[in-house]
Amino acid sequence: MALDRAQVVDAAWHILQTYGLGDLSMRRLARELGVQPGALYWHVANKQELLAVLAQRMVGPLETSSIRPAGAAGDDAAALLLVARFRSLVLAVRDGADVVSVAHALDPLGMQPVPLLVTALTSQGRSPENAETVALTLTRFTLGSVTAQQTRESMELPTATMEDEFEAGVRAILA
Amino acid sequence: MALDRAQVVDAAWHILQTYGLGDLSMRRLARELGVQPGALYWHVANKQELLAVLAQRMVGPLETSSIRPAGAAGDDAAALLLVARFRSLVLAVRDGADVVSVAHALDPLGMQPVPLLVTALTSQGRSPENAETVALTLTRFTLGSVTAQQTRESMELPTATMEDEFEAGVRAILA
DNA sequence: TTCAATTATTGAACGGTGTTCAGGAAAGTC
DNA sequence: GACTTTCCTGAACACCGTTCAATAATTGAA
Repeated sequence: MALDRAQVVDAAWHILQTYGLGDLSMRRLARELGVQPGALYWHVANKQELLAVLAQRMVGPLETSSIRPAGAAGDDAAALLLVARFRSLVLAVRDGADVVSVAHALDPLGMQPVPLLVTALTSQGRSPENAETVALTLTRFTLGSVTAQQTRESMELPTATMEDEFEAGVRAILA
Repeated sequence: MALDRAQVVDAAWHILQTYGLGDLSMRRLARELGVQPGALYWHVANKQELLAVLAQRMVGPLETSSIRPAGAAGDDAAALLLVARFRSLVLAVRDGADVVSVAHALDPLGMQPVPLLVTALTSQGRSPENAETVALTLTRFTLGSVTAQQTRESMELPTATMEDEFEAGVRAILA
């Protein structure tokens, strides 16, 4: 039964989730799949492409979000919720921020959560330009913040206060 | 003439600055110094320590900054200036954001520009807690933003609009 | 059912990586 | 001159991403 691109991605996902980016090597991945390393390159162009796919999988659940239709103009509840969910998705995967950062840099306006944020913010009365700026600011702040937290986690340092710092930061940006 | 810790750091700095983090390997560094790789470990515990030292060198110039004493309370000119200088220092070194992020995660409140920002913000009438929050938010946003830009640069993608996006983000956070 | 074409994998190699460590120089001290 | 501390070599260990000829497995057509 031939190997499959989906299986490769699934196995990579599992390693990333369980052991982190440092353990996600093409060789380790091949071993996990009972195959020689070279075989992976039939299904995937290179490691970077693989990471991009993983990033998309991480933030994918955002799109099936039940975006509560409205609220008063100027009410940023939808944006707050989106950012919070984005953060928790990225935070839930080891080294998630490192992986997503690459994908975000590759396509800043196309990669989630940016388009969803732009929609939410414009529908609250912001201009398209302002919505875009704020969406990018929120996304990059979140990635910077999660990077800091996950780096600390990987060093087994405490991360207790970071949740509050994060929320305060988001509110400051939206204000 | 025996090798010296300072020489090791200087050579590492030069490689980082000129060729980027990807080219900064212990072996390459040793070659540059005309020495065997193992010799480096007499002067430096490991690569991570070396990177932390480089991060400090990157943001060091901030401290010798002429911090303009005041301005009206609520005038964030000093903070704006600090963040802009921080960004440009990090941006000026290849993969600077990657390097500084590690150091920031290790010691968020101790690493520049955070302490300087806190000083600037409290002296403008903000509470210590608010100053700390805003300082961390600004720093992490900046690192996230520079990471995105430098990742794009390393892929030879355009980064034209990022400067404006950055300034708008900073103003939003300070508002 | 056989044969050709396509798809998928192996095995081996290329040129790297961080780090450790026994042993041997060199330099400094008494 | 002997002894100690400082510094470095040489070699090894266990990995890494990627390429590519050769080969195996599978599929579709005759």
